[in-house]
Amino acid sequence: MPELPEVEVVVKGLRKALIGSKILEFKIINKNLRYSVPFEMEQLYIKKNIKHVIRRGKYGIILLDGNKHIVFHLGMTGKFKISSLNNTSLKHDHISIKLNNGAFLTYNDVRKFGYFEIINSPIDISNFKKLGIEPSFLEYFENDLYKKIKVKKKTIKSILLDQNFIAGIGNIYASEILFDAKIYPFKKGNRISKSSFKRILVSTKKILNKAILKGGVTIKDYQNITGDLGYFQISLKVYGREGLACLKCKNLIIKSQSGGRSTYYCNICQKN
DNA sequence: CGAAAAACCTGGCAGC
DNA sequence: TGCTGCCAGGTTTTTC
Repeated sequence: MPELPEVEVVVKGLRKALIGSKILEFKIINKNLRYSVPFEMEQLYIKKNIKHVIRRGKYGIILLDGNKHIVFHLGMTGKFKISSLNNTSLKHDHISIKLNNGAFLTYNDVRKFGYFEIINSPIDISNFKKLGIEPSFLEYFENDLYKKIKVKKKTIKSILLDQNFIAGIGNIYASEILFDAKIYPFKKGNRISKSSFKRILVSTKKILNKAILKGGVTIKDYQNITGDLGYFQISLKVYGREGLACLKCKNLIIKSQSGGRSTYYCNICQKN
């Protein structure tokens, strides 16, 4: 589900709701997420103050007093809810955190691809999970990244999905970025020209920033922190528009399937 | 070795 | 109404 913009929106929501409050109870309702939720979490975070919430790639980190912090990944369907009631009986609620301001923070995840883990200070954020460059810093790494891409035989689409290359791009925005940059998604990395590559980096920043400003994309499962479903729906230009007219040239948008993943593109506009 | 496909899990929806 | 098969925004593991 959530790519960088959606995680950023969630993290901003968590900052508003959590910073300055204290954890009174950390309850694991169901530990069976992608990885087993560490049982120590139930004791570890009691009476800790929440100092900050940060994002790296598609990961969120809740920073607490002391040197033990919370890492989360939303997988495909993970979401947080803030409520004044301890309504943890809802289906697919897996973790419930009681705060000293009377609120409950609940983690809900239908498909259970998300997970939680403990991280110790000091946190090396630039090497966190060996993730690639944050999109907001791309311009400083253009030459580095171009050197790397020049030896890759993978398609540019799958390179963009590689979290250790650039962090945070997922399947929706990969299609959107390549449409914006006018790049054929199945072009191999080693055949991308320098000027094409520059356009990809510019489009990456542009598309992701725009998505953050609009509050992220909502197709089915994504919810922001307040639980409002998709009240800011960003407009997608190619993703999900199979058979519809390209917004630039009226040619029909193509959907291509491989490895259980869809790629949408215009074969007139995306020839570079 | 790198690249492609399968696996993890659940729900929604189209088609019969 | 009910069953089957396919699809879904992520990432790791397995296979080629």
